[in-house]
Amino acid sequence: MSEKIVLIDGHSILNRAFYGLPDLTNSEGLHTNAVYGFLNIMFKILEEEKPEYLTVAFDVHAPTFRHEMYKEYKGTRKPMAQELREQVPLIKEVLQAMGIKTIEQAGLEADDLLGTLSKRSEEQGMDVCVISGDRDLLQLATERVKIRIPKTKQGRTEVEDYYAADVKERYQVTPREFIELKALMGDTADNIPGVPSIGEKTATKIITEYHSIENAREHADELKPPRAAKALKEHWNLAVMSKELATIECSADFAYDFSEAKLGNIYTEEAYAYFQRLQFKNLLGRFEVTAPSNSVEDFFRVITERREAEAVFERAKREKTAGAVIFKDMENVLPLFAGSADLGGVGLCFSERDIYCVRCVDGIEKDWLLNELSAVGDCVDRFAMFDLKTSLAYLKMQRREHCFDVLVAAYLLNPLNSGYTYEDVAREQLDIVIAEKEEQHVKICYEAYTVFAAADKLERKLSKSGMDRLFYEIEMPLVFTLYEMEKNGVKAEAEALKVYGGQLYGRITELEREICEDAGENFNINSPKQLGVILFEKMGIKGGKKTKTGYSTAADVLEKLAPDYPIVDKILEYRQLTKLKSTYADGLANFIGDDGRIHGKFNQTITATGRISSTEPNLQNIPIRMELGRLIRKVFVPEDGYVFVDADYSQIELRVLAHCSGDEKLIQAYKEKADIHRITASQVFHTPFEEVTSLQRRNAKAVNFGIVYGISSFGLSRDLSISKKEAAQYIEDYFRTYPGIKAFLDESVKNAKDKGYAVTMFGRRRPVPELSSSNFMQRSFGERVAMNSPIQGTAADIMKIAMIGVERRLLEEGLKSRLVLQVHDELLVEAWKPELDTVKGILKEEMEQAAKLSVPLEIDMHTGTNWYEAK
DNA sequence: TGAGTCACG
DNA sequence: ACGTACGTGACTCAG
Repeated sequence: MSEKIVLIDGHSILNRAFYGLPDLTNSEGLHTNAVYGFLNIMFKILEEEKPEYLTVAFDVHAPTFRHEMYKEYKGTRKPMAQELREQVPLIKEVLQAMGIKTIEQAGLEADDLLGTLSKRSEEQGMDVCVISGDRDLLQLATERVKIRIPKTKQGRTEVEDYYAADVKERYQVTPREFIELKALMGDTADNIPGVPSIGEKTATKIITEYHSIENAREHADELKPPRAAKALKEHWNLAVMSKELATIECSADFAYDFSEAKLGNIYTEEAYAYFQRLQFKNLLGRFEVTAPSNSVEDFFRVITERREAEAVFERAKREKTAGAVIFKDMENVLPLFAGSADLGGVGLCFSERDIYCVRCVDGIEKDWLLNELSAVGDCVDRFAMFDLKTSLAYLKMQRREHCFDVLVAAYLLNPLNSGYTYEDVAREQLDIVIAEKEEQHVKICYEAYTVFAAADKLERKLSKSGMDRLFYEIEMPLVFTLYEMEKNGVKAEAEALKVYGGQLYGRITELEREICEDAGENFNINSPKQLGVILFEKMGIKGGKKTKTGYSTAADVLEKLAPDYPIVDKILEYRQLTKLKSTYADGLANFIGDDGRIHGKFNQTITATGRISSTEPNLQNIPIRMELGRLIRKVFVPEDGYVFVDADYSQIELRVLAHCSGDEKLIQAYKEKADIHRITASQVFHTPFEEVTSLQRRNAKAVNFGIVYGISSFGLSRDLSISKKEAAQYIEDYFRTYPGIKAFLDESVKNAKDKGYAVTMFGRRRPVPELSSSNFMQRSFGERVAMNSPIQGTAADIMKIAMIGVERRLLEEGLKSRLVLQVHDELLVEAWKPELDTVKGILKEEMEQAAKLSVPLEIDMHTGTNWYEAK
């Protein structure tokens, strides 16, 4: 077997990666997507080829000879995007850290380096593999030189391989002739002009017949079409220049030592440090990680004896801080709220040298273990856990205020992260990597240590970023409130849900039959692809809007396009009904527990803005806008002896905006306690309050919404079905009426640009890396986010304060009434009938007094025997 | 697994 | 010229 060398076209692959991947940034704000994509492609190739040698070639930044030539021809190249430019030195550093040979040479393009190296390697008797995104390189292919062109298709990288024979098959010309082809047809991507009016087809025809442009010129008179002959003669100089541009130099003169390109271990410590800094989490797994420098593992202990366990807990109770982990028995899956069943044991850490995994075994009973852990929790000054809300089901602590949830802290510091694990926190805060394959007790000890040690670091970072009060006074208390809410759950009537589902089913089958009848064939209406074909091809509906995969069949599109097709109405009704059945009727039924209640999850560490999210099931998107869907709410009922009280904030986001902007007119409008959209319409359109038309009010309302979302004339025009120009006029009028709002929104964007993040009234941060993008669309998105986040986020903060207050009052006043749902600006309480008036008072006070704003916070409140009635 | 669609604030 | 309103989650299809 001969040796093999892989040669990579550095800029080309970096470029491919950059445009093929969404924008990624690390916590320093450094753009990393191109480097990430590059490495992924490189690893894939290395795994497949297993070469002995590797070299990455780059262009030198200074313009090279060929660029100069081109400049004369047609001005300068488009400048490289800033986000990509900053990644060029980065990839070089990373490659160097991995001990990978890189090469660049003034006066030579990467192509020439690759061509020359490819030839030299082949002469050395090696197999060669050239990696580039650029088809120009195909001219280098031989029987031993393989050109590999990676393509990112829907997130996956596929590679096209070309030996000489493959080039011939694909382009009908040899690799050498490929240059001739380029000389005629040109290549816009590579700035090769080619001969005008000769495209791929003509060029291929000419070259397959005459093999070179020179020969073609000699036989110019025989060329067909005659147009091509004429062009070739007239633009001969262009053809020659193009050929020169397209030709890769294979005998360039530069020093290169193969021994430097020999591949060693690329997973070096230095590279590891880079990967860590760039936050390439799933690449870190490639490194063989040994224990951290000052090995904490030396202090890991497994405890299976009762007396040892007692000693550990006694000592822990005298400590200031502790970190704990509750782990399940690996054999069993633990049901939610199943108490201590199937407990595997606990991890406990209360100093750098005291890290224990206490197993649940004979003599160390579950209940005892959890009691002891709870006691530790009550004794220490700071009790740290990861995802405390989930652990609370096992704990019986009396005190709350000293608890520290590492997950929540990590989330506050980076709310864009898509979900944290112990491993993430250990890596980010402590530079420790917990290997997947570790034995369970080692893993548990690592987790306990992580929780213990990361709490310190996170605490400092929270203070430093001004989020300590947000953390201690809002987020941590909220952990308990959300836990209570999940534990309470909400009662749902399975039988009624079944009946409702049955009714839907009848109508659905009817519609299904009619739709297929109208279409003239049976097809899957749920498949947007099949539906698109039926509507836009078979039935010939005009103006189909395209998506990536086909026609858009979204409701708003269909409504606009085909208002008078009966099949469209039926499809929309079908969609509505199947949605109601699958997601709500059937979906919710699956979540009703043995206690007749749905215990959904309320997630505190998901959203970018600080809102709560709801899953399994999502109880924050139960239908209400359409009557048929709204009926679902009748199955949500209080227990016997209870009633529902539903309280929702009245336009909390607009009130927050009024307060934060300090706009006199808007504040005044809210103080008048009248219909805000009507007031807005009256002021913006200079119409007396009583004479505001319903259209004017509707428009004003849309503008108010738009403002909160980070207004754009396009968005508003689409929402109101008016022209962009009209929408822009509305916005202008609005800002003239409320100049304070305009100033506030501008300031929000400026502030976010300066700092890199948007901030709420309570100091919550949301990073907005898009603001520094050179891409117009991304940057505009960043601007809207910068306007919206402080508003949405502050509203979320206020609601959290209210929830904590309500739950605290219910607890302190010893009431049986309980909080069951939160829907962003709405709370649902299941009130014990005798306590009804008290509960209403609590809701009103706690919600309206949650924050002191320059406008009143108002709520609407209703009671009912089900959620439908109470709303 | 991602895209499309649609439910909510 | 670019091409979108902000924030979520569940279900379905198709590769």
